[in-house]
Amino acid sequence: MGQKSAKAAGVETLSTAKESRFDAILDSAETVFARSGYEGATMREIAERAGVAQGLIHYHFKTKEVLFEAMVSRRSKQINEGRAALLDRIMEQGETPDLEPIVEALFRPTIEAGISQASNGGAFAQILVSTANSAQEREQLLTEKYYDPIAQKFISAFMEVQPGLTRANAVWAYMFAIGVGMTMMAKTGRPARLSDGLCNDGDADEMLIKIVPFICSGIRALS
Amino acid sequence: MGQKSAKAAGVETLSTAKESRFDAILDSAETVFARSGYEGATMREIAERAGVAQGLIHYHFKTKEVLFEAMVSRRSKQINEGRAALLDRIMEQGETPDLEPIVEALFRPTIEAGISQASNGGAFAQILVSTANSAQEREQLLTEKYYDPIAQKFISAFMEVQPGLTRANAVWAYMFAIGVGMTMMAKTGRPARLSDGLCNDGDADEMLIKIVPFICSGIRALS
DNA sequence: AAATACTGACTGAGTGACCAGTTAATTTCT
DNA sequence: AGAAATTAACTGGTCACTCAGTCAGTATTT
Repeated sequence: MGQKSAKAAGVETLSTAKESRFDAILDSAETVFARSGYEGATMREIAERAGVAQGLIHYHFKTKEVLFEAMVSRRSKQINEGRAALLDRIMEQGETPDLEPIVEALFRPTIEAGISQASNGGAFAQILVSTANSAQEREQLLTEKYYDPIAQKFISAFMEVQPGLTRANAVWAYMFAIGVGMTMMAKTGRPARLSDGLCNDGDADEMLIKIVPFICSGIRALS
Repeated sequence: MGQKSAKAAGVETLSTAKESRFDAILDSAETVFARSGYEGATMREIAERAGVAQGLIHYHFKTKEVLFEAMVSRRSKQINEGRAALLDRIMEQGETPDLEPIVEALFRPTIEAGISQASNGGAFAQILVSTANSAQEREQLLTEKYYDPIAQKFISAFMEVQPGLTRANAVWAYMFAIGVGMTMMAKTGRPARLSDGLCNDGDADEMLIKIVPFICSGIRALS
């Protein structure tokens, strides 16, 4: 999988660099899958939004399912490299690290992957949420393939800094942490509705300030 | 909305009572929507599983969207009546109640609505999860209509038993609690995978023992 | 010229919705 | 009470439309 030439070794690496149609399709897919879900999204709409003929998508990705996985693969690799880098830097210091920065390392790269692609309003985060919560096989296989390995790293980190935590409880802790994080990524607008505008799930930094202590305290309760 | 005759005042109120086709359609819809999502589900499959002609669904519910809402409405009313009853009983006692039973009241009726309908394996819980996390308008309107009112009750209860909790933090606490609960309802099988079978998200009681202390500790951290 | 990138018209398999007509239940009239 | 009229429940077939995927052919690059 992957593009054949990718404007090989081109001089243009600026943010203004005209991206390849290959990447334009993936960007468009991200937006459309996020808004409409896997079944609801249509190849036609993805093509239109990317400004290419529908046939080109099939030329590059063969099927809708392959396109979906390629889109997940691209962004999740970027995110999980960031998460692994942050976690490694935290864990390789001399003394036992705090829990807080570990939990923050869990979420920050996902948030930043969303806002750098400013236009699409955290589209991938929404795909992540529905993928992670799905009981369907396609989504579970993607979670297993792209997210279980990094999950194991965080679970081990939890156990390392919280010696009282059994492996089972560390796994529960990880799952609960992800569950809390979902409320930040889903962007449902519900917090604002329930609080008459006091809370805003659009501001990730505001949420992290609440989420990190909540989760860390929860994890310590399981230790 | 609602069935017209419903075997009026029939003698049979047993669990073996042959249900109406109207309810059979709603049951089938629950299963199919849970497995395939809104777009992925087809009226034909819902009809087949219910053992009725496809036209009958349109006769009773007019459109797919109306059917979906009717299905959500039926089950969510049942669940939220249970939640309100439990919460009221906790709050009307003399002294300040503990946080723990309140959090448990948040989840138990949902769990029990799932297992009583033994056959469908918590189908509605999965619909709940995807509805609550959706950024799509249809799902958000349903959440607002059927779940925001009871949410406000629990938010008030949080503030009542945790005097240090501001309204904003109580809303966050509610959102995070729901987020954690999702990991129990989604039935992804991921906990088992991540723990080599140590953890099992099929057993709701096992999960509640972990979830309740996690959430309560988290809420106290925001107080 | 050879390979790669790309187009746009096309296909067959569904899709939700619709409807004319049939059967079952309930109400009204005698 | 029993026939007639009315309404509700239900069926099977069909409609217009949309879907993912295909393909012959054209442009672009190497």
